[in-house]
Amino acid sequence: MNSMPATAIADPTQCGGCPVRRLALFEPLSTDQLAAMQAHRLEQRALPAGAVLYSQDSRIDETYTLFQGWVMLHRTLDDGRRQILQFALPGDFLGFQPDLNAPVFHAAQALTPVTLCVFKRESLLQMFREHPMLAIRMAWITARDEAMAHDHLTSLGRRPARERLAHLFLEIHQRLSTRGPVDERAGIPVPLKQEHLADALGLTTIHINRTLRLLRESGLATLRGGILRILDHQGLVEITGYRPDRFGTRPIL
Amino acid sequence: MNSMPATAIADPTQCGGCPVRRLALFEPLSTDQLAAMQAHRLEQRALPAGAVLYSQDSRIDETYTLFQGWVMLHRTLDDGRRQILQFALPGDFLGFQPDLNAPVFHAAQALTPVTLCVFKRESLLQMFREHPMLAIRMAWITARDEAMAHDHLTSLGRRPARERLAHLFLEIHQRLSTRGPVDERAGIPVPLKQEHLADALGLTTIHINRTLRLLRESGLATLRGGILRILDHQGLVEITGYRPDRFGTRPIL
DNA sequence: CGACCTCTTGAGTGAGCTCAAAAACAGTGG
DNA sequence: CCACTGTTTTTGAGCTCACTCAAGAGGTCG
Repeated sequence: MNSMPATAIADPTQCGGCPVRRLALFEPLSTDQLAAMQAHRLEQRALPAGAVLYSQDSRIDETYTLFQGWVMLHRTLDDGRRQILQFALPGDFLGFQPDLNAPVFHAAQALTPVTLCVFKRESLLQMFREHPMLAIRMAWITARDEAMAHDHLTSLGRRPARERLAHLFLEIHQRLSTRGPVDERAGIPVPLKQEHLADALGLTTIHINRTLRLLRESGLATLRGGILRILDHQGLVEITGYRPDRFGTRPIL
Repeated sequence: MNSMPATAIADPTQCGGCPVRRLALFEPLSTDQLAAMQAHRLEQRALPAGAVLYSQDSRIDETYTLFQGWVMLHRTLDDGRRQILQFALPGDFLGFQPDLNAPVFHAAQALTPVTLCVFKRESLLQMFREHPMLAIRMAWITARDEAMAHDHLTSLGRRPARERLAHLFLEIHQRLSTRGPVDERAGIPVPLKQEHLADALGLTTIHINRTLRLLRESGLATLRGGILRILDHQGLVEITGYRPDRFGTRPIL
């Protein structure tokens, strides 16, 4: 099943059109530079939910900018234990790693139908050479991801279940807010099963379930049917000591 | 105590001398470029053990390359819980973050006497502009750190105490090995107290102590008096599924 | 030789896990 | 519209790994 193939858009310049301008890697670029980008034949691609962008230990010669949808990065140990490293949201960059020839140590899988902008590795490197500003921006993006990983690390190492969950909810809420207003009342669409929360937070689904109920009964937040509702933002912040504006959107230079 | 001040070396070009050539940020640069670097008046600095390079929530206008010694990056929550994010070893780059104007969300503190190469922020950015290759290398370094954070994350989320400790020991062993041969027999000098291990691995000192005994009694590894001995490398690898060559030393371009 | 760390060991507790099974839900095909 | 099947959520009961509290032992340094 899911035999729907990756759809390649014929006109590559489409990719440099409206959506691109909103994306992190290109955000504050001059239109000059944007135009130059398009020379690199950015391929756009759509994948169904569940599709694997790249699998663990594989070698990849592509990197991606996520346009639409959610992707999870995860790592599986030999005996099947799984750790979700990151939920990638629109605007995030995927597949960049220190040694581009080495196998990746995690897998990337779509949680919803996704749209991606694909950069062949050679193309990416070429772009860096021609537009050093992009390399600097890449460093910035990677540093931002690292800061998020550090946050995540602190959660797993030093917070009990309730705080981990609260923290994740606030993070998701904030990340989605910076990319456009979210309707607090209607709730935030979050395509995560309890199993995903468990694998991201280092807990079991069963315990996630109980903790979810706890948050619900405390009137802090609910997650039902793929809709996250932040009921008491302040209350969640007090639990976690979360600070907004963690991951500045301003560029380095 | 520890009132010994930061010692600034008079001759800045010293910093571009012998030690620099071994460092990650500059490693495969042409001597041309190396020379250019020195124009930026790299200041070298020595600090005693326990010195704070920068503290949590402060704004920093410097970044560092670590020459000698160990540094820990850690984050402290309001109620005092602490998470060590990373142990920085010689060659590592410190203080680079997405928004260089924003406060850092972690602190950096020397675990041993250290020697650093200091880059003023302006100087670093200037270097990036003049030598885009450095920006690319910066992205590479950051991606490598992120990969290590992901490893760490997997440990905290999905491994029991014994495996976390074994994994950390293997990581330290490997990272030190790539920067020069280590004497397996004599053991590896590791300036970590049990408290550090606990804060890095999300456990208590007491439990670290018991787990350490467990590894010792299984003949896998010992840590006593600041000396780490890997007694059964293969055994540790089997526990953790650790793979060498995780963080390639090859550059991107 | 105190004073102060750091390490070690014991005893009891608890947050989160495992095992087990029911209930809700979403498709799917008749 | 309804059985039929698979997935996800929910709840219960018991267990364990890691935590807390407490105290002793071993170093180190002024």
